[in-house]
Amino acid sequence: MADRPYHHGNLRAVLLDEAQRTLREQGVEQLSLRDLARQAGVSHAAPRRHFHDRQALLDALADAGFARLADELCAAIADASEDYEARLRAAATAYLRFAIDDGALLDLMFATKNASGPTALPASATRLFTAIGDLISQGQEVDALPPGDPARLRLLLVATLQGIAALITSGRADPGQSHDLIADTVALFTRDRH
Amino acid sequence: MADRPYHHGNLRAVLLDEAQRTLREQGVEQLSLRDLARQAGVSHAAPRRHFHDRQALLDALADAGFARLADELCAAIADASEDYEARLRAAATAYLRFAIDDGALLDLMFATKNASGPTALPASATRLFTAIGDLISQGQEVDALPPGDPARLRLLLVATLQGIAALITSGRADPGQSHDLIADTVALFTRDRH
DNA sequence: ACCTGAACACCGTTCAAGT
DNA sequence: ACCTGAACACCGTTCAAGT
Repeated sequence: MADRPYHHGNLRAVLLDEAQRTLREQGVEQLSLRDLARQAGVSHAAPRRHFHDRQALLDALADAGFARLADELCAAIADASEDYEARLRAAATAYLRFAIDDGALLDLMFATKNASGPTALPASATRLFTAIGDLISQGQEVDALPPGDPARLRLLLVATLQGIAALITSGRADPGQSHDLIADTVALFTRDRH
Repeated sequence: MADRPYHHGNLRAVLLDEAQRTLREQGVEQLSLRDLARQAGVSHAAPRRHFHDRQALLDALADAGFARLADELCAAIADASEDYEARLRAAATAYLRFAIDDGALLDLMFATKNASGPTALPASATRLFTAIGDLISQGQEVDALPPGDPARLRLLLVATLQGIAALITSGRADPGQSHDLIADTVALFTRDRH
């Protein structure tokens, strides 16, 4: 209800929202701080208070992306039946839906890190990895997955999901193939078990 | 031996070479047509004869990348022993070495396609996919891989390799873990066989 | 056929100054 | 604490003109 004559009061959130929309509709290349400022009706230097530079904006987008993906994955698993294969399939489906809907964002989340030292992963990325790790451990407990170091199996599952996503977002595979790819992935990880 | 006073004669190749080096050492963001022209000692508008725009340069880089990756993969497979698991391991190792050495290039090769219509894949990408498809078919013939549509299994293997590569280039996994990841991948695809 | 030079519109980034 | 306005150095892209 503010007229925001000078202080916007909400600028950071507005910029992030606009950025997510532009990212989805136009891709990373088209994402410009000046353009975002323009859309928010604010001077071109204003965003600097909230994002030190363009990379900081991209980092914030990636962070929010990890948080949302973790949420959607957990929700999908929670909604699935007790059957382990169904839970695994639900998780994979949620991951790939995210990839199809927000491919540019997912690319950003797994983009080459700038060589600015051994920066720790964002907490939201850890949440995603933890959720998938829990799913792996659960599968091993019910003997639906092969035994062995759960961290290694988790990494392999994340890699497989991310790889399928990369094939789809890059146009090397059609979104229509994702159903088959999910089925094959579940079969590969749970083969000869139950 | 030319003094190249006006016509460079070799500009396209020089630009591509410089671009590959910059890509490896500085990343895509730092890749600029003007800078490349400067390094080649040529006017900033000269590259336009050879690359219509920046995207055309990136496409050419990706194309050359696919060709080189296909070569390295074929060479690694040819050098491996007759044992099928060894061949699969050799292929995966070559793929991940490429990812570790030229992560930015691999990112480029699997970057989101610009929405400029249903462009056909470059022939070099097809060569890579064909090489991996042959490896899959061979594995099914000797019963080292599960039966089923070889195209689907091929897509899944490419996805797994590309996913591991993405985890490594993004810093989500350490290059030191690639050996374990390769072993786990081979075990997953060949489990309970021979 | 290939390259130059000037020009245009757009960036990211910085910094004094305003409220 | 947050935002403005001018300034700087850099892009990609275009196009007439040169060789």
